[in-house]
Amino acid sequence: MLAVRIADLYKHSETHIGTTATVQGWVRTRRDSKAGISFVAITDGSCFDTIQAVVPNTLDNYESEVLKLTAGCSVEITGLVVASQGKGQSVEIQATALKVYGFVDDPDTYPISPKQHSFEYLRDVAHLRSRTNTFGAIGRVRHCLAMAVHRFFHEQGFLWIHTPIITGSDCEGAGQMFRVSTLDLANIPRTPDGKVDYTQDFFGRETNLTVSGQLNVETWCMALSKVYTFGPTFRAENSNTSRHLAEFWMIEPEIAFADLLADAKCAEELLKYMFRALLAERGDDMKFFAERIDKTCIDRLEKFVSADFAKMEYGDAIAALEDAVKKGVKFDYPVKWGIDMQSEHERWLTETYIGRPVAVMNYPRDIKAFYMRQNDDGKTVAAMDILAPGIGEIVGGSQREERLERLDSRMDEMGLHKADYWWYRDLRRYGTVPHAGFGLGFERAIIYATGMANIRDVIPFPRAPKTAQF
RNA sequence: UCCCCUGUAGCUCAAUUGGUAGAGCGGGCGGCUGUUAACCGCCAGGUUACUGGUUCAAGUCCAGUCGGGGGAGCCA
Repeated sequence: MLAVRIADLYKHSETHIGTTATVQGWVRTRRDSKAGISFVAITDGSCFDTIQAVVPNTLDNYESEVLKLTAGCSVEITGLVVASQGKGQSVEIQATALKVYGFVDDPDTYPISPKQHSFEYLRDVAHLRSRTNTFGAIGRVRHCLAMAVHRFFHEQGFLWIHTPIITGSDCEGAGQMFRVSTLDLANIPRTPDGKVDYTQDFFGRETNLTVSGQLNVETWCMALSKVYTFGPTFRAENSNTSRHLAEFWMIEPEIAFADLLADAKCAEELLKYMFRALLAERGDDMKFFAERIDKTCIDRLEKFVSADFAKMEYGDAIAALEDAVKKGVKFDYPVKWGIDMQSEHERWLTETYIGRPVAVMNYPRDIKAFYMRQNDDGKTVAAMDILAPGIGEIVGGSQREERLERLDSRMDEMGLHKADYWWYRDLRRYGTVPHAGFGLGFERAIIYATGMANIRDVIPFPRAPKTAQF
């Protein structure tokens, strides 16, 4: 008999009640009743809830196997689906057969007990933490949000471009990169002047893991108009915080013929689309997050999807901060036009001053990347950051500099070698158009949506400094 | 990388001014029960991260090492 997913059993319970069904999964709890039955709750990950099987002691393997079930055992249960006689669940299965696929070796030391574990501890047993309520929910939420991202862009006419993970350009400039090499570390080939001879390396040149798909995806934007990347991204920064990973997933749309406002609008619509999908499709998991992780998370998302985005000019943001200082708010770092805002400033803006996510636009050119479009005021570039309470920067984007002379002059000012960017510059030589894009950190969106405190707990296997087990 | 905090049973945590290690959960056995964070009784389980020091005495104080967490920087 084909097994039914527990989610389907609950979703279509009225059609299943009165029929015989088979479910397959892992035991969460077993409770015995001397009325001659045991209650076995099992989960298959298809939804938050477990299904309760009522197992009678008349089964052949009741003494030999059922009474030995502990958390984590894998089973297949067949029986009649009925409306539950007890409280706590709508339907249950009156088991007529229970097959054990695998017992838990030494239940005393099985790392996942039904009680509460700390997230720090669960990171040490990451191969098993997927069996907990929280990480099961995280897995379903990740999937829901990822599918929503693709649906949103597809419906808007964007094409998903698979930009490379290994990059040969040493000019991405968004942070420290991981080197990709097959050279023998114990015997590195050298050039006559003592440098590493990368011509002998696998690619015949120095290569790294990508820190952003942006430069590559811009080339496809200049042909397919509306494109995006969604894939893993790598930063070799020695960042040890609850908001940084060495390997994370990033969503980077690039829109031809778009300006900064259209860019911000796209980011707003994307985030709203994602969170609407989450509220609609994962009510069970969000209810759990609201009960156990962050009471305000559902309320926060509902407000987010129904309210217009707050927007403010960088200059106005600085003015608001300066005004706050005059009124007695204390910051560790001074505020004045031209600074790259510190975390404390961003947090105050989004958490205290605005009280929800805010898009800050048109930053001073001197603190932003070379490819951002220079504004007419000669002081700012068309950059925008979206700041969210509890996270800080969740989106960073800009309108790109499409004028070759302006791009070149900026690169000269910043001491960049134009030859290294030859193909990027070619885009400005051959049919250039205004365009804009942004980067959305997938895990940061999940943190915001669920209220989870640490980014290492919203990705299956976190990669961070000194952390690459599993 | 810097600053602060922290490391005790399989897990979550106690242990007063330094006085010789305890509870809940989980596990085993038994009792009770259409149970559901079940409940009740009994049992097992510890080189208090590691190394050294101070002291009559160290889980507790000091130094170092390693691990973890929070904050900062970098950013998504």
